[in-house]
Amino acid sequence: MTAIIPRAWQAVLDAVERDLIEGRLSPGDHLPPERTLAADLGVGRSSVREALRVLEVLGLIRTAVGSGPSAGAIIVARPGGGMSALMRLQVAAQGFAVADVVETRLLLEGSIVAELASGTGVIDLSAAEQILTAMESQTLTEAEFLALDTQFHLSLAEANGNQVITATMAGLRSAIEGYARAGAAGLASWPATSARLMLEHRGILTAILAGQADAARLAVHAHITGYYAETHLTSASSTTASPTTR
Amino acid sequence: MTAIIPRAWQAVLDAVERDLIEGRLSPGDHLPPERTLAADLGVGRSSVREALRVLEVLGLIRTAVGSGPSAGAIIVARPGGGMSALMRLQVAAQGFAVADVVETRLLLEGSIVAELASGTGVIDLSAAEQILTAMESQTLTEAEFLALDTQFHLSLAEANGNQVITATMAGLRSAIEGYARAGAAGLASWPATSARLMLEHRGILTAILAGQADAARLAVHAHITGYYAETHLTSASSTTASPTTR
DNA sequence: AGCGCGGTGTGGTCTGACCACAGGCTACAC
DNA sequence: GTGTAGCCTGTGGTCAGACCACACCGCGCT
Repeated sequence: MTAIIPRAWQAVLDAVERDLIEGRLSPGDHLPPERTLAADLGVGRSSVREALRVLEVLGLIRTAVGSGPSAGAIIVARPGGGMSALMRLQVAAQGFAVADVVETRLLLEGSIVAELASGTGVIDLSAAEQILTAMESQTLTEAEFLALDTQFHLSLAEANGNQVITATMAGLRSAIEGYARAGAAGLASWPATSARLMLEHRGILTAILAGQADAARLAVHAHITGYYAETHLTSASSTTASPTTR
Repeated sequence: MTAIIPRAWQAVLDAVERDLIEGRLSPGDHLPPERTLAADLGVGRSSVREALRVLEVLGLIRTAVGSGPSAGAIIVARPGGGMSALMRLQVAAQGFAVADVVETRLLLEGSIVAELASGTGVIDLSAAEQILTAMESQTLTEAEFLALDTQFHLSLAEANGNQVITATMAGLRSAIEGYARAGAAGLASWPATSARLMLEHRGILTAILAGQADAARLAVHAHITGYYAETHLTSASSTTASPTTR
Protein backbone atom coordinates (compact mmCIF):
# COMPACT_ATOMS: atom_id res chain seq x y z
CA MET A 1 0.00 0.00 0.00
CA THR A 2 2.68 2.43 0.92
CA ALA A 3 5.16 0.95 -1.51
CA ILE A 4 5.03 3.68 -4.08
CA ILE A 5 3.73 7.16 -3.51
CA PRO A 6 4.19 8.93 -6.80
CA ARG A 7 3.56 12.30 -5.27
CA ALA A 8 6.15 13.55 -2.86
CA TRP A 9 3.84 15.99 -1.09
CA GLN A 10 1.44 13.17 -0.32
CA ALA A 11 4.22 11.30 1.40
CA VAL A 12 4.71 14.28 3.67
CA LEU A 13 0.97 14.46 4.37
CA ASP A 14 0.90 10.76 5.17
CA ALA A 15 3.89 11.05 7.46
CA VAL A 16 2.30 13.86 9.44
CA GLU A 17 -1.00 12.01 9.64
CA ARG A 18 0.75 8.89 10.86
CA ASP A 19 2.63 10.86 13.48
CA LEU A 20 -0.65 12.31 14.66
CA ILE A 21 -2.44 8.98 14.83
CA GLU A 22 0.39 7.24 16.60
CA GLY A 23 0.76 10.00 19.14
CA ARG A 24 4.12 11.35 18.10
CA LEU A 25 2.44 14.66 17.37
CA SER A 26 -0.20 16.31 19.51
CA PRO A 27 -1.93 19.69 19.53
CA GLY A 28 0.55 22.32 20.60
CA ASP A 29 3.56 20.46 19.31
CA HIS A 30 5.94 21.87 16.76
CA LEU A 31 6.50 20.21 13.45
CA PRO A 32 10.13 19.85 12.50
CA PRO A 33 11.49 22.72 10.40
CA GLU A 34 10.72 22.45 6.73
CA ARG A 35 14.31 21.80 5.79
CA THR A 36 14.65 19.06 8.36
CA LEU A 37 11.38 17.48 7.31
CA ALA A 38 12.51 17.52 3.71
CA ALA A 39 15.80 15.85 4.55
CA ASP A 40 14.17 13.24 6.78
CA LEU A 41 11.60 12.24 4.20
CA GLY A 42 13.95 12.46 1.27
CA VAL A 43 11.92 15.02 -0.64
CA GLY A 44 12.48 18.57 -1.70
CA ARG A 45 11.51 21.48 0.42
CA SER A 46 8.91 22.55 -2.14
CA SER A 47 7.04 19.31 -1.64
CA VAL A 48 7.12 19.76 2.11
CA ARG A 49 5.75 23.25 1.71
CA GLU A 50 2.90 22.06 -0.48
CA ALA A 51 1.89 19.56 2.19
CA LEU A 52 2.19 22.13 4.96
CA ARG A 53 0.09 24.54 2.95
CA VAL A 54 -2.65 21.92 2.76
CA LEU A 55 -2.42 21.29 6.48
CA GLU A 56 -2.63 25.01 7.12
CA VAL A 57 -5.72 25.53 5.00
CA LEU A 58 -7.34 22.48 6.57
CA GLY A 59 -6.83 24.10 9.94
CA LEU A 60 -4.37 21.58 11.33
CA ILE A 61 -1.35 23.76 11.71
CA ARG A 62 -0.45 27.39 12.17
CA THR A 63 2.78 28.74 10.78
CA ALA A 64 4.77 31.73 11.96
CA VAL A 65 8.07 33.13 10.88
CA GLY A 66 10.83 34.19 13.15
CA SER A 67 12.42 32.36 16.00
CA GLY A 68 11.50 31.20 19.45
CA PRO A 69 8.71 29.07 20.87
CA SER A 70 5.95 30.66 18.84
CA ALA A 71 7.66 30.32 15.48
CA GLY A 72 7.47 27.42 13.10
CA ALA A 73 4.57 25.13 12.29
CA ILE A 74 2.42 24.24 15.31
CA ILE A 75 -0.43 21.76 15.48
CA VAL A 76 -3.59 23.66 16.31
CA ALA A 77 -6.48 21.47 15.00
CA ARG A 78 -8.89 24.30 14.41
CA PRO A 79 -11.41 22.88 11.96
CA GLY A 80 -13.55 25.95 11.41
CA GLY A 81 -11.35 27.66 8.88
CA GLY A 82 -10.83 24.59 6.75
CA MET A 83 -14.48 23.74 6.70
CA SER A 84 -15.32 27.28 5.69
CA ALA A 85 -12.80 27.32 2.88
CA LEU A 86 -13.93 23.95 1.62
CA MET A 87 -17.62 24.78 1.57
CA ARG A 88 -17.16 28.27 0.25
CA LEU A 89 -15.08 27.05 -2.66
CA GLN A 90 -17.36 24.14 -3.40
CA VAL A 91 -20.31 26.48 -3.58
CA ALA A 92 -18.31 28.77 -5.84
CA ALA A 93 -17.42 25.85 -8.09
CA GLN A 94 -20.99 24.59 -8.12
CA GLY A 95 -20.08 21.39 -6.35
CA PHE A 96 -22.52 22.39 -3.64
CA ALA A 97 -25.90 23.83 -4.50
CA VAL A 98 -26.94 26.76 -2.35
CA ALA A 99 -30.30 25.12 -1.72
CA ASP A 100 -28.52 22.05 -0.35
CA VAL A 101 -26.42 24.20 1.93
CA VAL A 102 -29.49 25.91 3.31
CA GLU A 103 -31.25 22.60 3.74
CA THR A 104 -28.33 21.14 5.63
CA ARG A 105 -28.21 24.20 7.80
CA LEU A 106 -31.87 23.77 8.61
CA LEU A 107 -31.27 20.18 9.56
CA LEU A 108 -28.29 20.81 11.77
CA GLU A 109 -29.48 23.97 13.42
CA GLY A 110 -32.93 22.60 14.05
CA SER A 111 -31.44 19.59 15.76
CA ILE A 112 -29.10 21.77 17.75
CA VAL A 113 -31.80 23.91 19.29
CA ALA A 114 -34.07 20.94 19.87
CA GLU A 115 -31.31 19.21 21.73
CA LEU A 116 -30.46 22.33 23.68
CA ALA A 117 -34.10 22.67 24.69
CA SER A 118 -34.43 19.07 25.81
CA GLY A 119 -31.05 18.91 27.48
CA THR A 120 -31.14 18.14 31.17
CA GLY A 121 -27.80 19.50 32.23
CA VAL A 122 -26.89 23.09 32.72
CA ILE A 123 -26.27 24.72 29.39
CA ASP A 124 -24.53 28.00 29.05
CA LEU A 125 -26.42 30.29 26.74
CA SER A 126 -24.99 33.49 28.11
CA ALA A 127 -22.88 34.00 25.01
CA ALA A 128 -25.95 33.87 22.80
CA GLU A 129 -27.74 36.16 25.21
CA GLN A 130 -24.99 38.73 25.08
CA ILE A 131 -24.92 38.72 21.31
CA LEU A 132 -28.63 39.31 21.11
CA THR A 133 -28.36 42.17 23.54
CA ALA A 134 -25.60 43.69 21.48
CA MET A 135 -27.72 43.42 18.35
CA GLU A 136 -30.66 45.12 19.99
CA SER A 137 -28.82 47.86 21.79
CA GLN A 138 -27.75 49.86 18.79
CA THR A 139 -28.38 50.51 15.17
CA LEU A 140 -26.15 48.40 13.01
CA THR A 141 -25.25 48.38 9.38
CA GLU A 142 -26.32 45.38 7.39
CA ALA A 143 -22.82 43.93 7.44
CA GLU A 144 -22.49 44.39 11.19
CA PHE A 145 -25.89 42.89 11.79
CA LEU A 146 -25.15 39.86 9.66
CA ALA A 147 -21.83 39.36 11.43
CA LEU A 148 -23.53 39.33 14.80
CA ASP A 149 -26.26 37.10 13.39
CA THR A 150 -23.59 34.63 12.40
CA GLN A 151 -22.12 34.81 15.86
CA PHE A 152 -25.50 34.15 17.43
CA HIS A 153 -26.17 31.04 15.41
CA LEU A 154 -22.63 29.83 15.97
CA SER A 155 -22.92 30.38 19.70
CA LEU A 156 -25.90 28.03 19.75
CA ALA A 157 -23.82 25.39 18.04
CA GLU A 158 -21.01 25.94 20.49
CA ALA A 159 -23.38 25.64 23.42
CA ASN A 160 -24.30 22.24 22.07
CA GLY A 161 -20.72 21.16 22.63
CA ASN A 162 -20.29 19.12 19.47
CA GLN A 163 -17.19 20.33 17.69
CA VAL A 164 -18.07 18.62 14.44
CA ILE A 165 -21.45 20.26 14.24
CA THR A 166 -20.02 23.61 15.24
CA ALA A 167 -17.37 23.50 12.54
CA THR A 168 -19.82 22.29 9.93
CA MET A 169 -22.24 25.05 10.82
CA ALA A 170 -19.48 27.59 10.53
CA GLY A 171 -18.62 26.26 7.10
CA LEU A 172 -22.18 26.26 5.87
CA ARG A 173 -22.72 29.76 7.11
CA SER A 174 -19.55 31.00 5.51
CA ALA A 175 -20.42 29.34 2.22
CA ILE A 176 -23.63 31.29 1.80
CA GLU A 177 -22.50 34.47 3.49
CA GLY A 178 -22.08 36.22 0.19
CA TYR A 179 -25.61 35.36 -0.81
CA ALA A 180 -26.99 36.55 2.50
CA ARG A 181 -25.23 39.86 2.01
CA ALA A 182 -26.36 40.27 -1.55
CA GLY A 183 -29.90 39.48 -0.49
CA ALA A 184 -29.88 42.05 2.31
CA ALA A 185 -29.05 44.78 -0.16
CA GLY A 186 -32.20 44.08 -2.14
CA LEU A 187 -34.65 44.07 0.74
CA ALA A 188 -37.57 46.42 0.72
CA SER A 189 -36.95 47.61 4.25
CA TRP A 190 -33.86 46.58 6.07
CA PRO A 191 -34.94 48.07 9.42
CA ALA A 192 -38.18 46.11 9.30
CA THR A 193 -36.43 42.88 8.40
CA SER A 194 -33.73 43.27 11.00
CA ALA A 195 -36.34 44.01 13.66
CA ARG A 196 -38.20 40.85 12.71
CA LEU A 197 -35.01 38.81 12.76
CA MET A 198 -34.20 40.04 16.24
CA LEU A 199 -37.66 39.12 17.47
CA GLU A 200 -37.23 35.66 15.98
CA HIS A 201 -33.89 35.31 17.71
CA ARG A 202 -35.53 36.08 21.03
CA GLY A 203 -38.24 33.56 20.25
CA ILE A 204 -35.71 30.86 19.56
CA LEU A 205 -33.85 31.55 22.78
CA THR A 206 -37.07 31.65 24.75
CA ALA A 207 -38.20 28.31 23.37
CA ILE A 208 -34.86 26.75 24.25
CA LEU A 209 -34.92 28.07 27.79
CA ALA A 210 -38.51 26.91 28.20
CA GLY A 211 -37.52 23.43 27.16
CA GLN A 212 -39.82 23.41 24.17
CA ALA A 213 -37.81 21.38 21.70
CA ASP A 214 -40.33 21.25 18.88
CA ALA A 215 -41.14 24.90 19.18
CA ALA A 216 -37.47 25.80 19.06
CA ARG A 217 -36.95 23.66 15.98
CA LEU A 218 -39.89 25.23 14.21
CA ALA A 219 -38.76 28.71 15.18
CA VAL A 220 -35.31 28.12 13.73
CA HIS A 221 -36.78 26.63 10.61
CA ALA A 222 -39.04 29.59 10.07
CA HIS A 223 -36.25 32.00 10.89
CA ILE A 224 -33.88 30.65 8.29
CA THR A 225 -36.31 29.86 5.51
CA GLY A 226 -38.03 33.17 6.04
CA TYR A 227 -34.92 35.18 5.44
CA TYR A 228 -33.86 33.30 2.36
CA ALA A 229 -37.34 33.41 0.93
CA GLU A 230 -37.53 37.15 1.53
CA THR A 231 -34.24 37.83 -0.17
CA HIS A 232 -35.18 35.80 -3.24
CA LEU A 233 -32.02 33.88 -2.70
CA THR A 234 -32.53 31.37 -5.46
CA SER A 235 -32.69 33.94 -8.21
CA ALA A 236 -30.29 36.43 -6.72
CA SER A 237 -27.69 37.65 -9.15
CA SER A 238 -24.60 38.28 -7.10
CA THR A 239 -22.35 39.58 -9.80
CA THR A 240 -20.38 42.42 -8.37
CA ALA A 241 -19.68 45.24 -10.74
CA SER A 242 -16.65 46.35 -8.79
CA PRO A 243 -13.50 46.23 -10.87
CA THR A 244 -10.78 43.97 -9.66
CA THR A 245 -8.26 46.05 -7.85
CA ARG A 246 -4.90 45.10 -9.07
CA MET B 1 -10.11 44.25 4.34
CA THR B 2 -8.51 43.01 1.17
CA ALA B 3 -5.93 45.73 1.20
CA ILE B 4 -2.85 43.60 1.31
CA ILE B 5 -2.33 39.92 0.99
CA PRO B 6 1.09 39.12 2.34
CA ARG B 7 0.94 35.54 1.21
CA ALA B 8 1.38 34.96 -2.49
CA TRP B 9 -0.35 31.59 -2.56
CA GLN B 10 -3.44 33.14 -1.02
CA ALA B 11 -3.58 35.64 -3.83
CA VAL B 12 -3.72 32.73 -6.27
CA LEU B 13 -6.45 31.08 -4.25
CA ASP B 14 -8.43 34.29 -4.18
CA ALA B 15 -8.01 34.81 -7.89
CA VAL B 16 -9.32 31.34 -8.66
CA GLU B 17 -12.22 31.78 -6.26
CA ARG B 18 -13.08 35.10 -7.84
CA ASP B 19 -12.98 33.57 -11.29
CA LEU B 20 -15.32 30.83 -10.11
CA ILE B 21 -17.79 33.20 -8.48
CA GLU B 22 -17.89 35.56 -11.40
CA GLY B 23 -18.36 32.79 -13.90
CA ARG B 24 -15.04 32.95 -15.69
CA LEU B 25 -14.38 29.40 -14.55
CA SER B 26 -16.88 26.59 -14.49
CA PRO B 27 -16.73 22.85 -13.83
CA GLY B 28 -14.95 21.18 -16.71
CA ASP B 29 -12.87 24.20 -17.59
CA HIS B 30 -9.11 24.19 -17.64
CA LEU B 31 -7.10 26.42 -15.41
CA PRO B 32 -4.30 28.26 -17.17
CA PRO B 33 -0.95 26.46 -17.07
CA GLU B 34 0.97 26.99 -13.88
CA ARG B 35 3.63 29.07 -15.54
CA THR B 36 1.05 31.30 -17.20
CA LEU B 37 -0.85 31.71 -13.94
CA ALA B 38 2.32 32.66 -12.18
CA ALA B 39 3.19 35.27 -14.76
CA ASP B 40 -0.34 36.70 -14.82
CA LEU B 41 -0.56 37.06 -11.07
CA GLY B 42 3.00 38.21 -10.64
CA VAL B 43 4.01 35.42 -8.28
CA GLY B 44 6.40 32.55 -8.49
CA ARG B 45 5.44 29.19 -9.78
CA SER B 46 5.97 27.66 -6.33
CA SER B 47 3.23 29.83 -4.90
CA VAL B 48 0.90 28.86 -7.69
CA ARG B 49 1.62 25.22 -7.01
CA GLU B 50 0.87 25.60 -3.32
CA ALA B 51 -2.51 27.09 -4.12
CA LEU B 52 -3.26 24.43 -6.70
CA ARG B 53 -2.31 21.75 -4.21
CA VAL B 54 -4.86 23.15 -1.79
CA LEU B 55 -7.50 23.23 -4.49
CA GLU B 56 -6.68 19.65 -5.40
CA VAL B 57 -6.97 18.37 -1.83
CA LEU B 58 -10.18 20.32 -1.37
CA GLY B 59 -11.59 18.49 -4.36
CA LEU B 60 -11.93 21.49 -6.64
CA ILE B 61 -9.50 20.56 -9.35
CA ARG B 62 -7.91 17.51 -10.84
CA THR B 63 -4.44 17.68 -12.28
CA ALA B 64 -2.88 15.49 -14.94
CA VAL B 65 0.46 15.58 -16.62
CA GLY B 66 1.05 15.26 -20.31
CA SER B 67 -0.59 17.03 -23.17
CA GLY B 68 -3.96 17.21 -24.83
CA PRO B 69 -7.47 17.96 -23.59
CA SER B 70 -7.25 15.82 -20.48
CA ALA B 71 -3.99 17.28 -19.21
CA GLY B 72 -3.58 20.24 -16.94
CA ALA B 73 -5.69 21.39 -14.02
CA ILE B 74 -9.42 20.95 -14.53
CA ILE B 75 -12.26 22.14 -12.33
CA VAL B 76 -14.10 19.11 -11.03
CA ALA B 77 -15.81 20.27 -7.78
CA ARG B 78 -15.88 16.87 -6.15
CA PRO B 79 -16.29 17.62 -2.45
CA GLY B 80 -16.12 14.11 -1.06
CA GLY B 81 -12.39 13.74 -1.06
CA GLY B 82 -11.72 17.07 0.56
CA MET B 83 -14.29 16.52 3.26
CA SER B 84 -12.83 13.12 4.01
CA ALA B 85 -9.30 14.44 4.25
CA LEU B 86 -10.35 17.31 6.47
CA MET B 87 -12.33 15.21 8.91
CA ARG B 88 -9.85 12.38 8.98
CA LEU B 89 -7.00 14.71 9.80
CA GLN B 90 -9.00 16.65 12.34
CA VAL B 91 -9.85 13.44 14.13
CA ALA B 92 -6.21 12.44 14.02
CA ALA B 93 -5.19 15.79 15.44
CA GLN B 94 -7.88 15.63 18.13
CA GLY B 95 -9.69 18.62 16.73
CA PHE B 96 -12.72 16.38 16.33
CA ALA B 97 -13.69 13.95 19.05
CA VAL B 98 -14.74 10.54 17.81
CA ALA B 99 -17.88 10.72 19.92
CA ASP B 100 -18.85 13.97 18.21
CA VAL B 101 -18.29 12.41 14.80
CA VAL B 102 -20.53 9.49 15.69
CA GLU B 103 -23.15 11.81 17.11
CA THR B 104 -23.16 13.93 13.98
CA ARG B 105 -23.44 10.83 11.88
CA LEU B 106 -26.47 9.76 13.89
CA LEU B 107 -28.06 13.12 13.37
CA LEU B 108 -27.47 13.29 9.65
CA GLU B 109 -28.17 9.70 8.80
CA GLY B 110 -31.28 9.57 10.96
CA SER B 111 -32.64 12.61 9.19
CA ILE B 112 -31.73 11.16 5.82
CA VAL B 113 -33.68 7.95 6.26
CA ALA B 114 -36.59 9.76 7.88
CA GLU B 115 -36.79 12.06 4.92
CA LEU B 116 -36.45 9.19 2.48
CA ALA B 117 -39.29 7.37 4.23
CA SER B 118 -41.60 10.37 4.24
CA GLY B 119 -40.69 11.49 0.76
CA THR B 120 -43.55 11.64 -1.68
CA GLY B 121 -41.68 11.48 -4.93
CA VAL B 122 -40.16 8.44 -6.50
CA ILE B 123 -36.89 7.65 -4.81
CA ASP B 124 -34.36 5.32 -6.29
CA LEU B 125 -33.09 2.91 -3.69
CA SER B 126 -31.95 0.29 -6.17
CA ALA B 127 -28.31 1.11 -5.50
CA ALA B 128 -28.73 0.44 -1.80
CA GLU B 129 -30.66 -2.70 -2.63
CA GLN B 130 -27.89 -4.01 -4.85
CA ILE B 131 -25.26 -3.38 -2.21
CA LEU B 132 -27.23 -5.26 0.40
CA THR B 133 -27.66 -8.17 -1.97
CA ALA B 134 -23.94 -8.19 -2.65
CA MET B 135 -23.22 -8.22 1.06
CA GLU B 136 -25.54 -11.13 1.66
CA SER B 137 -24.62 -13.24 -1.31
CA GLN B 138 -21.15 -14.19 -0.24
CA THR B 139 -18.81 -14.47 2.66
CA LEU B 140 -16.73 -11.35 2.99
CA THR B 141 -13.67 -10.42 4.95
CA GLU B 142 -14.09 -7.74 7.56
CA ALA B 143 -12.49 -5.13 5.36
CA GLU B 144 -14.68 -6.04 2.40
CA PHE B 145 -17.77 -6.01 4.55
CA LEU B 146 -16.99 -2.63 6.01
CA ALA B 147 -16.31 -1.24 2.55
CA LEU B 148 -19.72 -2.37 1.35
CA ASP B 149 -21.27 -1.13 4.56
CA THR B 150 -19.84 2.29 3.81
CA GLN B 151 -21.23 2.12 0.31
CA PHE B 152 -24.66 1.22 1.65
CA HIS B 153 -24.85 4.13 4.02
CA LEU B 154 -23.49 6.46 1.36
CA SER B 155 -26.04 5.23 -1.16
CA LEU B 156 -28.80 6.28 1.24
CA ALA B 157 -27.29 9.75 1.42
CA GLU B 158 -27.03 9.90 -2.34
CA ALA B 159 -30.64 8.83 -2.71
CA ASN B 160 -31.54 11.81 -0.59
CA GLY B 161 -30.09 14.04 -3.29
CA ASN B 162 -28.40 16.58 -1.05
CA GLN B 163 -24.80 16.90 -2.12
CA VAL B 164 -23.74 18.65 1.06
CA ILE B 165 -25.11 15.91 3.28
CA THR B 166 -23.66 13.23 1.05
CA ALA B 167 -20.19 14.74 1.16
CA THR B 168 -20.37 15.35 4.89
CA MET B 169 -21.49 11.79 5.49
CA ALA B 170 -18.61 10.52 3.41
CA GLY B 171 -16.21 12.61 5.44
CA LEU B 172 -17.60 11.49 8.76
CA ARG B 173 -17.49 7.88 7.72
CA SER B 174 -13.93 8.18 6.47
CA ALA B 175 -12.85 9.90 9.66
CA ILE B 176 -13.85 6.98 11.86
CA GLU B 177 -13.11 4.23 9.39
CA GLY B 178 -9.93 3.33 11.17
CA TYR B 179 -11.78 2.98 14.44
CA ALA B 180 -14.45 0.82 12.85
CA ARG B 181 -11.78 -1.46 11.48
CA ALA B 182 -9.89 -1.67 14.73
CA GLY B 183 -13.13 -2.43 16.54
CA ALA B 184 -14.06 -5.22 14.16
CA ALA B 185 -10.84 -7.00 14.93
CA GLY B 186 -11.71 -7.22 18.60
CA LEU B 187 -15.22 -8.56 18.24
CA ALA B 188 -16.16 -11.80 19.91
CA SER B 189 -17.75 -13.23 16.79
CA TRP B 190 -17.45 -11.43 13.51
CA PRO B 191 -19.86 -13.73 11.66
CA ALA B 192 -22.52 -13.12 14.30
CA THR B 193 -22.01 -9.38 14.22
CA SER B 194 -21.98 -9.15 10.45
CA ALA B 195 -25.14 -11.22 10.24
CA ARG B 196 -26.83 -8.88 12.70
CA LEU B 197 -25.65 -5.83 10.77
CA MET B 198 -27.08 -7.22 7.57
CA LEU B 199 -30.42 -7.83 9.22
CA GLU B 200 -30.41 -4.28 10.51
CA HIS B 201 -29.65 -3.00 7.03
CA ARG B 202 -32.67 -4.84 5.72
CA GLY B 203 -34.73 -3.43 8.53
CA ILE B 204 -33.72 0.11 7.67
CA LEU B 205 -34.51 -0.35 4.02
CA THR B 206 -37.84 -1.95 4.82
CA ALA B 207 -38.84 0.89 7.10
CA ILE B 208 -37.94 3.42 4.42
CA LEU B 209 -39.92 1.63 1.76
CA ALA B 210 -42.87 1.30 4.12
CA GLY B 211 -42.84 5.03 4.70
CA GLN B 212 -42.23 4.67 8.42
CA ALA B 213 -40.02 7.67 9.10
CA ASP B 214 -39.71 7.30 12.85
CA ALA B 215 -39.06 3.58 12.62
CA ALA B 216 -36.36 4.17 10.04
CA ARG B 217 -34.71 6.80 12.19
CA LEU B 218 -34.74 4.55 15.23
CA ALA B 219 -33.42 1.63 13.21
CA VAL B 220 -30.48 3.69 11.95
CA HIS B 221 -29.84 5.00 15.42
CA ALA B 222 -29.76 1.53 16.90
CA HIS B 223 -27.68 0.23 14.01
CA ILE B 224 -24.91 2.77 14.42
CA THR B 225 -24.84 3.02 18.19
CA GLY B 226 -25.05 -0.74 18.49
CA TYR B 227 -21.93 -1.30 16.46
CA TYR B 228 -19.86 1.30 18.23
CA ALA B 229 -21.07 0.15 21.63
CA GLU B 230 -20.18 -3.40 20.76
CA THR B 231 -16.71 -2.46 19.67
CA HIS B 232 -16.13 -0.43 22.84
CA LEU B 233 -15.20 2.55 20.77
CA THR B 234 -17.34 5.18 22.34
CA SER B 235 -19.93 5.60 25.01
CA ALA B 236 -22.09 7.80 22.84
CA SER B 237 -25.39 6.01 23.07
CA SER B 238 -27.82 8.67 24.17
CA THR B 239 -28.36 12.02 22.59
CA THR B 240 -27.38 13.96 25.65
CA ALA B 241 -25.24 16.94 25.03
CA SER B 242 -21.82 16.03 26.27
CA PRO B 243 -20.80 18.67 28.80
CA THR B 244 -17.40 19.40 27.44
CA THR B 245 -15.88 21.73 29.94
CA ARG B 246 -13.77 23.67 27.56
C1' DA C 1 23.06 46.25 35.77
C1' DG C 2 21.02 47.87 31.70
C1' DC C 3 20.86 48.24 26.88
C1' DG C 4 21.69 47.80 22.00
C1' DC C 5 22.96 45.32 18.11
C1' DG C 6 24.24 41.54 15.38
C1' DG C 7 23.87 36.44 14.99
C1' DT C 8 20.87 32.66 14.00
C1' DG C 9 17.19 29.92 12.74
C1' DT C 10 12.74 30.02 10.92
C1' DG C 11 9.08 30.43 7.23
C1' DG C 12 8.08 32.93 2.52
C1' DT C 13 9.23 33.47 -2.03
C1' DC C 14 11.46 33.35 -6.39
C1' DT C 15 14.35 31.41 -10.08
C1' DG C 16 16.11 28.00 -12.90
C1' DA C 17 16.66 23.57 -14.06
C1' DC C 18 15.51 18.84 -15.10
C1' DC C 19 12.36 14.88 -15.52
C1' DA C 20 8.13 12.08 -16.93
C1' DC C 21 4.45 11.97 -19.47
C1' DA C 22 0.86 12.31 -23.18
C1' DG C 23 -0.66 13.90 -27.20
C1' DG C 24 0.09 15.73 -31.82
C1' DC C 25 2.72 16.10 -35.87
C1' DT C 26 5.98 15.07 -39.31
C1' DA C 27 8.63 12.23 -42.15
C1' DC C 28 9.61 8.05 -43.67
C1' DA C 29 8.57 3.38 -45.55
C1' DC C 30 5.51 0.68 -48.06
C1' DG D 1 -2.20 7.22 -50.71
C1' DT D 2 -1.74 5.06 -46.43
C1' DG D 3 0.09 3.61 -42.24
C1' DT D 4 3.31 3.84 -38.71
C1' DA D 5 7.30 5.10 -36.02
C1' DG D 6 9.70 8.53 -33.88
C1' DC D 7 10.50 13.29 -32.72
C1' DC D 8 8.50 17.67 -30.78
C1' DT D 9 6.07 20.34 -27.64
C1' DG D 10 3.61 21.56 -23.70
C1' DT D 11 2.19 20.18 -19.38
C1' DG D 12 2.61 19.01 -14.30
C1' DG D 13 6.15 17.07 -10.66
C1' DT D 14 10.20 17.74 -8.30
C1' DC D 15 14.45 19.45 -6.73
C1' DA D 16 18.27 22.68 -5.54
C1' DG D 17 19.83 26.98 -4.36
C1' DA D 18 19.41 31.54 -3.25
C1' DC D 19 17.62 35.57 -1.01
C1' DC D 20 14.46 38.06 2.11
C1' DA D 21 11.76 39.29 6.43
C1' DC D 22 11.21 38.31 10.76
C1' DA D 23 11.63 37.31 15.80
C1' DC D 24 14.21 35.80 19.43
C1' DC D 25 18.68 35.22 21.89
C1' DG D 26 22.88 36.30 23.64
C1' DC D 27 27.11 38.71 23.53
C1' DG D 28 29.45 42.79 24.32
C1' DC D 29 29.52 47.53 25.20
C1' DT D 30 28.30 51.37 28.18
